Amino acid sequence: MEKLTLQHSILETLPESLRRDALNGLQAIQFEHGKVLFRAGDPCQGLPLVLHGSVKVQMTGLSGNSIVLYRMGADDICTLSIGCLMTGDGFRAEAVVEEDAKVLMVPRGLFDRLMDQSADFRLGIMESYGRRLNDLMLLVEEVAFRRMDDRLSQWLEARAAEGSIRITHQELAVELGTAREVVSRLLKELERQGKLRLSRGRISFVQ
Amino acid sequence: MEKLTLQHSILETLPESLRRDALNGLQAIQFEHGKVLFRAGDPCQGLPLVLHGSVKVQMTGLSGNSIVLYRMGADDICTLSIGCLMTGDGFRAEAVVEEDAKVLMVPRGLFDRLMDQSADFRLGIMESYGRRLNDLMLLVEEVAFRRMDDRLSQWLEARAAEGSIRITHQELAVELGTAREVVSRLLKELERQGKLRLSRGRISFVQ
DNA sequence: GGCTGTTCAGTGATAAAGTCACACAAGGAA
DNA sequence: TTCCTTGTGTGACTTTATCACTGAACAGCC
Repeated sequence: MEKLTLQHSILETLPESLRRDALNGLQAIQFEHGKVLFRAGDPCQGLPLVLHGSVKVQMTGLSGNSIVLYRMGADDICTLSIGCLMTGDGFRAEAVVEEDAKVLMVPRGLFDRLMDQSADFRLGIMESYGRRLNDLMLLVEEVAFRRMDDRLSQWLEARAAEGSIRITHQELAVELGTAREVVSRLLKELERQGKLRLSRGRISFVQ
Repeated sequence: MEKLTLQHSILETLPESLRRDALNGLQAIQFEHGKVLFRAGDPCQGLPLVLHGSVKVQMTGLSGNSIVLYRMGADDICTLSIGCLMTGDGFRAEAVVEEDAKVLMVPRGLFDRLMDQSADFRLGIMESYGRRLNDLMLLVEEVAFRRMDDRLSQWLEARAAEGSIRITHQELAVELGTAREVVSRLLKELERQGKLRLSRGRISFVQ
């Protein structure tokens, strides 16, 4: 709990009365790296608005394998929570903080009031939902049809600017929704091609 | 265009004034089997509410392979359209009518008015979104981790009560997001085990 | 009936990816 | 040091995907 300034774009355009409601009804919560926002099965406490940091949402299959579904960053909305909030069902996925994050929790009552009284808020929610749906459709396509070596290379290239990254093969396997051994072999092959240098818990990009 | 009775649960609880708006602003459109509601890239004309029939939504990857993302049936809402309606982006997927369908098209203006003035309508939209998101998450998990023979068997078992179904191996491959040859081989194996009888364009369940 | 073109299905060969089992290496703690 | 945990490498094998064909089933025609 701290001084509040409603630093989330979806709250910026609220009329004065709702703004006051929001200031009263909202609490900013700080989460550190590794903290779990929610797990599969948890009931939904409210709609999280991410102010900054990074949170990954992943799901674990019956087989025990996991896959990262999407990430939330600054100014993002945890769309997944809305459905759970509405139906009262538990979460199907879990959310883990990657970079220390600050989150505003919008409780059910306030959410309903905002939806009722602010067209901009509604628009923001709908847009967020639409984007999430599109992302997931693309992910289905990617998982179903794209080759693992392509997907791995693409994932790495997106981070190559950093020179080197700290990640285990197991974590990378969860990113891509595959098995650790597959990642190990593909990485080894890239190292043989001279594109990477591998060490325990770290991948370094050559050049 | 025909006599309208607003036969969709999301429209049932509208207050009288909105009800009149809906009766004026809506047109019921009949689509026959095989008709394409929208294709990838098409702009969104409005929110389709499915009154009856069945529509499948599928997407085609860069590789040219396709996969069925979900189906819409009686009393369903084409959630995917909302995002496109909001952002003005084109569709990423395509919708094909499987069983002759009747659809109400809600234009943008009326949609906004309904969202603004009916809490029940909002609730219906949010629930639909939530369900779709959950379905897609499950599909990601299924495609990423479940074995193809399991998924095929499950798909078939869900339809075994009908005795036999008309479908080509190619169509079944699109249902599961795999290649035709894979389906052919797995089906042949099931036939060898005496669980099926195969003929051109038809699968018959034994017993 | 017999031709002809099209769609559908079957299959071998090969490559990619997933699974299982295990060896070993790196690093931290006692 | 030794022990323990976590992370990585790899062989053997299965499942799935891809490529390249073959031939069967059906429809429309003469």
